[in-house]
Amino acid sequence: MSSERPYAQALSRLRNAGLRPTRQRLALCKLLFEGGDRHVTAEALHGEALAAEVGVSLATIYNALHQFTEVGLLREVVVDSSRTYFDTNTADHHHFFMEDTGQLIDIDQALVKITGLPEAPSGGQVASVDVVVRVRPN
Amino acid sequence: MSSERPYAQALSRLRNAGLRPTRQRLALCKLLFEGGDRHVTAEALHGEALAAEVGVSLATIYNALHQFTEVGLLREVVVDSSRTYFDTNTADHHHFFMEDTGQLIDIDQALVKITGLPEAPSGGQVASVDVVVRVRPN
DNA sequence: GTGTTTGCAAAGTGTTTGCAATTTA
DNA sequence: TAAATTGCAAACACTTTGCAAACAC
Repeated sequence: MSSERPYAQALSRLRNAGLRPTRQRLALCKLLFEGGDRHVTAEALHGEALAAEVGVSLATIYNALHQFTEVGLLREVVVDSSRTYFDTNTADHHHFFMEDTGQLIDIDQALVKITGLPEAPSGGQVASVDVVVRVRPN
Repeated sequence: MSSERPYAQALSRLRNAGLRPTRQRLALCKLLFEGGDRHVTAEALHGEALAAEVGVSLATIYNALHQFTEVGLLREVVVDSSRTYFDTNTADHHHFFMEDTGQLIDIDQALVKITGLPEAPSGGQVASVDVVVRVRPN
């Protein structure tokens, strides 16, 4: 089972992506991709790395998150104008956004049907259709 | 017709909202609500105000945009993690977001049908369902 | 007059960058 | 050893805040 070999898994994930498997990137890969889908901010991942006794600077976290996004290991989610979220689920899908906690929850895109969207303005093509359901406590 | 009396219109808009009609707020109201729906950033509105020879500080622009939002004259739109957009169309609707120019275009919500969304997680209620169609040039 | 609003300048937040030291291949 | 990567500290862009002066009622 893939979840039993986190190191080898992280290594090949990086190799396949064409990124050098440095100590920092390997550690971040393990944190990000062990165990199901995750939504992280740079600060949160930095905190986890420190807690896991992995020396990584915040600058490197930002570098890694962006590189991972470029090579398709992560996906950026825009839900809050003050922080950037990165999602380990790169498949097409939507989100619940908990306004009180800042937590994100995936919504399987296959469940949702959207009809009636106008065509993209001429000269442009649709890059993505993002649905964010904002939820507040009641 | 309402568009012929910008000053009186701005005045009553502020009065109805319970905001004191100061010189700055009146001027911003006129800029924002004269002529159809608009999407502005704080910086952009500041630029317009200066161009219109209206002395307004950026701090006041931010104050006003937030106050207008609180009283329901504006609506915040989250599409870009680096800037905050405010929309003069407070009705329920969606957006095209032009990734190259940062421009927003309204999509009438009545045209669009979304089905299959799961219920809000228990303990929460749906505050809004926001659809952003990201468009890039081709 | 009295409470509200403004505007400056300073502080804050999340993020990016330049560059020397370190690490990978 | 050559090229890529890291990490610090400084720089950044956008936004917020404290507080005295100006303003609305």
